[in-house]
Amino acid sequence: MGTTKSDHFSVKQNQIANIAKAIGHPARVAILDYLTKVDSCICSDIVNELPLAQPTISQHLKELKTAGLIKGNIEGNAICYCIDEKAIEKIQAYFTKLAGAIANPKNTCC
Amino acid sequence: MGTTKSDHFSVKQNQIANIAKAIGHPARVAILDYLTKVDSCICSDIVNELPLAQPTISQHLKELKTAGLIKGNIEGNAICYCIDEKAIEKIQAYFTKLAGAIANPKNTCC
DNA sequence: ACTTTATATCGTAATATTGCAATATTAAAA
DNA sequence: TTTTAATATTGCAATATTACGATATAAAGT
Repeated sequence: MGTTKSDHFSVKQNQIANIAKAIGHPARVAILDYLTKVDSCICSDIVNELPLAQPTISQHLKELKTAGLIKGNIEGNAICYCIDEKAIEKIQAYFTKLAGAIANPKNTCC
Repeated sequence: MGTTKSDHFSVKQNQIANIAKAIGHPARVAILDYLTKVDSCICSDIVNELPLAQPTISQHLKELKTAGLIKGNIEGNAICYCIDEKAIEKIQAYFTKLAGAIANPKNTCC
């Protein structure tokens, strides 16, 4: 028990869940917000920007990267992180589908 | 430690994170998928549809409801669950914003 | 070579999540 | 009113997540 039964669900469902899970923490939302706001992605200015210790930020960045939401480029001894379009597009398409289903509701009970 | 420092982030960031977190499990994605697919929301047919025990489904439904992603209507001794537009719209708007930031990238490093 | 700067990894404590059996609740049906 | 059907709650074991200090790594500056 305690383990998510991911093998009982479709690949698509697991993909969406993984992306959503990565976004499912305020610190990671804050990182995404910061990356869209800032002109050059001055890497870990993020550490100075957020009220979390450097190892914690590093961990969150790793999770965002694993989920495909951001990508990093090595620049000298620093790393430049940017938002990656792939995962964003995938989950955006999912919500468009959901929103479409709401626009033409088949359910009449609620 | 181990507690999410939600008080260090904005209300908006916490809202987005909470919605995303609710979607961040394949069983809950499967429930949302099922609710958009089915004509009438025959409530917990979900229990028959998914490979999880009834208390587990009930728990997942509660989380989706708390996040505002679904709403339930009592119909006799059954409950009719449907997707709720509010949270979907909120998170969809968030992804549109992110996608827009990608379309006009300010970052040149990645 | 030594120091600084930027980032990652390890280890670990605190807490949260997942899943289910057992049990409770509530309303229809017999 | 007893039974059945649909759902919720409780309690608990297994596992996952969050956060951070300490430490490692790696490139740049001195």
